[in-house]
Amino acid sequence: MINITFPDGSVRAFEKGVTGYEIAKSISPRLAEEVLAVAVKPAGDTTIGKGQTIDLNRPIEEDSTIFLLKWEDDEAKRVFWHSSSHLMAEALEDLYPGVKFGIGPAIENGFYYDVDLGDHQLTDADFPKIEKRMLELAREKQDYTRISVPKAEALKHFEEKGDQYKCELISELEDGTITYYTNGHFTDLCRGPHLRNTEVIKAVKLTALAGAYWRGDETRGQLTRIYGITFPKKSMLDEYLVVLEEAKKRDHRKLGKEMELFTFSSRVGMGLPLWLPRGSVMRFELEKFLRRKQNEYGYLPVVTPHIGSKDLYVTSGHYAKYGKDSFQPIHTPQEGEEYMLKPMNCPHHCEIFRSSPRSYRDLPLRMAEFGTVYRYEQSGELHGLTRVRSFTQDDAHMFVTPDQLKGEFEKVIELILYVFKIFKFDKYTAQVSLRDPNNKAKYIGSDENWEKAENAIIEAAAEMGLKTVVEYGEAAFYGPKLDFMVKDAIGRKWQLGTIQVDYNLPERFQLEYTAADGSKQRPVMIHRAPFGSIERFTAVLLEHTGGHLPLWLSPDQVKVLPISEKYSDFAKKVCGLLNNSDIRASIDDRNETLGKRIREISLLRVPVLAIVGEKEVEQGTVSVRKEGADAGVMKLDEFVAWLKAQMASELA
RNA sequence: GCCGGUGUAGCUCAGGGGUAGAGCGCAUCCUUGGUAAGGAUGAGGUCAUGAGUUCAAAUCCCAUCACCGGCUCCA
Repeated sequence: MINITFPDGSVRAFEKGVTGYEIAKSISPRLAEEVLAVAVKPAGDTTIGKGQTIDLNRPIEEDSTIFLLKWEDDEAKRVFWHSSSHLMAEALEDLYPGVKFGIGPAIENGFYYDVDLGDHQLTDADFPKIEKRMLELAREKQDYTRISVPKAEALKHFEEKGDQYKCELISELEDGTITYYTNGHFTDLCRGPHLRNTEVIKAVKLTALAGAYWRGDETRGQLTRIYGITFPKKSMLDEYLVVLEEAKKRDHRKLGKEMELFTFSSRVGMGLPLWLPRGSVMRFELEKFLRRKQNEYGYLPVVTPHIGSKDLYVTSGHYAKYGKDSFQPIHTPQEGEEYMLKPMNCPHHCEIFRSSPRSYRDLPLRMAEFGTVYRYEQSGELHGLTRVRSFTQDDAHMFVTPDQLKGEFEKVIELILYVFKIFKFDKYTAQVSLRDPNNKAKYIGSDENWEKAENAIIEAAAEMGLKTVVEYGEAAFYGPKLDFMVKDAIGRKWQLGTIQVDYNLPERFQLEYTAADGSKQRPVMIHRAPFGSIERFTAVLLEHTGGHLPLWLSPDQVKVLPISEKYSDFAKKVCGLLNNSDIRASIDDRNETLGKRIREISLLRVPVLAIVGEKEVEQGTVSVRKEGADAGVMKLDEFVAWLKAQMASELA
């Protein structure tokens, strides 16, 4: 007998070799139906997390803590989708005999399989056929069965099948670790885990088709990647499709056009956004918001040019790293003179630091600049405002003594969390990005400094009570980072703010300050950008809010609507009063019905409408509508006070 | 940068080897309105660009450019 501990701490004895499915069944048949996989942790293992996810019908041989995983658990979804990719593979093998398979993992929303269909050109017109076959196979209730195979046998099997991709994968595996999973007539090299059988897959949707390099290597051949998603209930698929539709409606490129915020022109150049008047108003408000907060935190404003001498970037090390892939140097009439569009602001700020002798009393020295930078992103990478070639960082650099590093870092975390709170990004995670310990040559700077920087980040994040995940190999080439990811209103993840510790630039620029004992010391630098960039933040904010920006940020805050032109004069008076109170208001007295004007203005996402007609003129009031809902009738001064109060509460 | 797709009016899109289409928007007029589309009339297009096939190309072929979906990349 073995002891099985449940998440609630209760312990029950089972036969050695019991399976997760049998345990679930012993609790309730209903649970056995719903459970998709089981996570197992050996007794006494006190690490965080649920342990290893395994098949429901794998025997459990020792005392363990187990978690029965249902659809609601991410681990279970992964198993579900991974099994679905095998199901799709089986359907593909039926429909396209001779198809060869690359890899077919679960992803965040669904799964894909990379396949080589030989000469056959797949289009999305083929999807219904494949979906139908998948559902047919699923209904056959095929078991997913697992067996171990010796390496030689596995190689032989896939060689005979002519599947060179699988052979390549197998050749890199160690003998004794190779397992097959079989569902129906389809057998795949796979580590698992998988569902018990295909029956639970009730709804199937293939979502996209794309080319993908074999193993992500562009020198290798390209496979066809088929994306799909499956659900245990038909209704869940329908809900998912609704979310997809919603995401399309929220696409910031579409909203940017509808709300007249920004545009692009191929004549100006790809990836170079043009901010329209309304977008610019919004952008200036964003900057004002952050400037005000940064003043509180003791930041000092600086302004630096959009270009810098090539030597500046040779000194910083960026030229060696990115020179080839940047906008190329600008030549001047002067022979040999070269300038570059600035791809980042830090080198300029380092030179500001050097502009006068610094004392430890000057530190921390915090320089802030909304600095526009230019990066030659690969053409295929450009996407709306989220990836552009000219963008403005809400940049700042702190020059601190080693002792101040952690405290200053914590203050930056505090500022970033404040920003998230104001914009209602309530769900966020922080990622600590460290060096790839196996490839230190990719990075510049001494081991000692890297370790100091990495520890400072980890400690500061811990002291601020941040929930973090650690990623190795994700650091910038000059230092480790703390990146913030937010989840938007419909559950998509975006990377926003970033904080980076840098021991490298101060060294390259020979920055120093005079310490209390009169010695010369090297400051440490912190790079940080709560928005990341104004462009990217705007994009994420639009998608998060669906374009319904907070009142303080809306380009047009109030639209005054006279019911007929008889009341235009009064409307002008209202509008003037609002403008005098620093409220962005304008009149819409076009020759259209009230209903039509309300509709159009609402589509432009103007948050507040003030309607004036005969009653309002007589009583000196406005009839207020906010975000589609009646907000009552107000005296003019009440209205102004009400608007101010709304904004104050948004910014509190 | 790579693979695939798309490119028709300001916007969203239909069409398609032989007078260029719709809805919305825009202009003018009628209408003067009470909380998400009042009516009429009209203007607006080198069908992305360039070369080719053809009696004839917006339509077919090729190239280029831009955009879209992925991949790779992201200081």
